[in-house]
Amino acid sequence: MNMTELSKTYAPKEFEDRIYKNWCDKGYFTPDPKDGKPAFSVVIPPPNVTGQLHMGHALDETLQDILVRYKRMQGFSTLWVPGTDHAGIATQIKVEEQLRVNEGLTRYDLGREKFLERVWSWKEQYGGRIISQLKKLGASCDWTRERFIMDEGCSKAVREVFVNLYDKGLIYRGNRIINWCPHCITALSDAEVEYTEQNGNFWHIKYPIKGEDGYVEIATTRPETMFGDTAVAVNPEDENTKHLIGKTLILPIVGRELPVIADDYVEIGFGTGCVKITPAHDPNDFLVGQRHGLEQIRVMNDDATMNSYAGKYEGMDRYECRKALIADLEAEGYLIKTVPHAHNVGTCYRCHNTVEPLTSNQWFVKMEPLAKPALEVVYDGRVKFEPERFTKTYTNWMENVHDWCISRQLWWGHRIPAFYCDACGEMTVSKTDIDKCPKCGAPVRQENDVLDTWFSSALWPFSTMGWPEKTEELAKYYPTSVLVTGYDIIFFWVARMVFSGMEHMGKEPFSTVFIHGLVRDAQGRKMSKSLGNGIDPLEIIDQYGADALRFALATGNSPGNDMRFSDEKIEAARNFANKLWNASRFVRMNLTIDKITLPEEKDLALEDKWILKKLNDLVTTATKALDSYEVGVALSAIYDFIWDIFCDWYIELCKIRLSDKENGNNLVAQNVISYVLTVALKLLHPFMPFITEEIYQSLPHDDESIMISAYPAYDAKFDFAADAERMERLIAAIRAIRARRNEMNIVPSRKAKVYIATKYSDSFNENTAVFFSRLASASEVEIAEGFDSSVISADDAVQIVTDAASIFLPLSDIIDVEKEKEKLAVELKKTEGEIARLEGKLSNAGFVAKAPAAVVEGEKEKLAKYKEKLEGIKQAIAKLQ
RNA sequence: GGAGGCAUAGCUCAGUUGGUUAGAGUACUUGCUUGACAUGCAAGGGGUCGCAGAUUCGAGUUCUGCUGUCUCCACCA
Repeated sequence: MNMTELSKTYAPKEFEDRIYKNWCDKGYFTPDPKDGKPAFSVVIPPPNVTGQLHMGHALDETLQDILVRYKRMQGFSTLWVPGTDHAGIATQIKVEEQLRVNEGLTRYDLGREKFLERVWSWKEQYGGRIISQLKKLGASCDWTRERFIMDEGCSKAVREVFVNLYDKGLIYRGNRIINWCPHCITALSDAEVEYTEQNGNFWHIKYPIKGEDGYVEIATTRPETMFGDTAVAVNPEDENTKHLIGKTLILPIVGRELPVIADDYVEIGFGTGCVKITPAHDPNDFLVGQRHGLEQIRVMNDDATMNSYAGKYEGMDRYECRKALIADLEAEGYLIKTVPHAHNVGTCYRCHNTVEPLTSNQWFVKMEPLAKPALEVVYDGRVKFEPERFTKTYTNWMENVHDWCISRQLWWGHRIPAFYCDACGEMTVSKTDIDKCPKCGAPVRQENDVLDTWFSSALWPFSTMGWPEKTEELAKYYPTSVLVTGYDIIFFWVARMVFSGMEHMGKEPFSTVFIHGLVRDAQGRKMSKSLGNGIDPLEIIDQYGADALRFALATGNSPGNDMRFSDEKIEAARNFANKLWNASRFVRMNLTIDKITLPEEKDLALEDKWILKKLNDLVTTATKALDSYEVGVALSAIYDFIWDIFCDWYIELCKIRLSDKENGNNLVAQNVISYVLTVALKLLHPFMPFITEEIYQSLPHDDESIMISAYPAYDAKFDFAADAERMERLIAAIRAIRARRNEMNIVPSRKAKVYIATKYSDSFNENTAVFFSRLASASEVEIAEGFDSSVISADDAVQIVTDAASIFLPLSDIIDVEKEKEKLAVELKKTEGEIARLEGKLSNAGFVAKAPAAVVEGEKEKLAKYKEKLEGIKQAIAKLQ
């Protein structure tokens, strides 16, 4: 294998695109369903085809790519299906907006067909944008299987599902109360309505009683709906209003007669006890109306202007009408009072205009039979949520789900495959287009409405794999392994995929739902267009590189929780990449080998065994964390290893052998350091694919690419526990010396002689003196057997006592004996404190009896160490007398 | 009204089944142009783990209550 050079500075722009292109060219992202390997599959939550990559996508794709790359390296047949969604309302609005701005036209000016042509050409022009942005991130999607939700295959699946559900009686058409967005001019599902608190009023209005002088007081927040009142209801148990039942009221202004009906929907004691019933404009009133056979009078047009039922207010906007009506009611003495009242108002999740509940002829999916298996599959754990708490979010919703309004009065989307015959009135639902009525042969016209965008998204896990055809993709990769998405679309999408998968495939669409939170700005605010606080991931990539972005998103991100994105975070990520780059460059420039062969155990130095043990532990930690979706935990363990263990210690320890090519151990060091670096790179690869590949290519390597190399596995032969422990002691001693020197402001250039008394003198091999001279600025090192300071002859020395060694630095010219005494006295006190604490613990009968033996043993060892240290300190103090 | 999250160093956050002297990044202080890296190295200060109880030999971690904060669902006109 060729070993490339590494450029002097870390410049991700120079290699990220090149590497990505190479991966694509080599076909690494495309699995073979016939490869005989176990499957791991993921479908991307399809971004809006006309959208732009934002931080939410970046997080979602990063997490998926981490899992996908990890599993691929572990030898799974790994498929990540990419694609885009048509996003009905959002896209249509965008194109309409463009049409309005550029040509001053509405979609009606163009007509359905011409308008759809425009949307398609917009899709052709901008649809690739989001895809190329995903590629910038490094997403290892199988682009040969890229899908668009309105392509032929997905559309076929949509029709198949629609007809199947219709034939089973699970899709029906009916005049029901739905949520209507007067701005988007379409029906919405319950899930598409967002409630926001708004300041409004309760208007108390007199409804005169027919044939009597009195009146009934009615309070309403939406007076303009009174034109649609068809009754007033009271609770039959309410003593205060019982007498009204059966009487007739006169609707103010309009003069129409309203019966007073009894219905226990009215809550006793709330408000006036009398409720106006407007079946065509309120979901509860709709139900009351059904129970009592009341007429539905719809008083608004599709754009929320008043219709002829509003009499002289006809043509006014709903709010204009409200204002005028209140003024008139007041003028005519019907208005009793106006009470300010904050209440929740439904708004459209796309345009945020107030939604109007009204009756309309729409298509619905009957949910109860579908919800049942979708609940069971979660109850019994076939579908698991990660983190677990989102299970409840899901089941609560599914247990209380209402029928799903799936028709939208839009043009952009999957047109409902229902055909009406005006001649005989027959309606035909068909998988293929028909032009003649199967009953009478007359021409038919297709339903104008299209399907809710989530209707087709719900089929994504199998429609993208070719269903309803029996494809080898479906056989191999369905159900998918994990779905990665934000908690904000559990209802919209996750829930609907589950019942769709159960209904049409007979199997859950995925076994795990891995939920992440939102990416917020540095102040913790939601990123939004209106606030203008969005951070563009592409700018971040441009400035810092995709790896840094991925690192910043993956680190410190715990499942299901929101996270903040800040300059600090991305800089820290870039610094880490830079650190790794430079460390690798150091390794690279010290290499003369062109193949890595791990030396035999007998040839390994103490520090080699130490790092191999640490690396082995890291493999275990990272694997365990990734298997339980603890992406952030895995990454921080890798980060700590690379920066603190590998760079700060191992590289420093290796410099001795590496800098001296004549040293017999030079090759051992070369092999171990490049081996350790390679394994670390592999562990890091799922998180930072580009930099790890670039470095991998510069080192001796067996695989063509790091991304198809095998993920490291725990190996018992690297459990050099005893040696690692000894090395740990050595490091502790060096650290202690550095700390003392630092404290005394002794610059590194001022070398000092080091005497060490230790009972672990066997830990100090031939390299030890060099370690100390390099890392502890020692001029000369003398090691004595034992922990007894009396074996050291040095006077006027700084004395450092660790739990493994007594160390002396003779620096007679700068030593202040009194200060040294104080210093030792503090140490003495601290150590005595620890001993007291441990002795207390160990003399506690309960602890000794009930704690696990290993814990008790550990505490005993600790106590012994502290006691030894205490002796050392006492001797040191004595020496200063 | 119902459900859930969060509360740990100045700031942003980790802390996996209860078990060393509670960690990281960043900020701060001090010293270092040590031949990979100043996007760096070394050292230091800084925490009664929101409050009150309970369980336990042992609680940041489990349970109960409370406070603050955020979110979701439902919605009474």
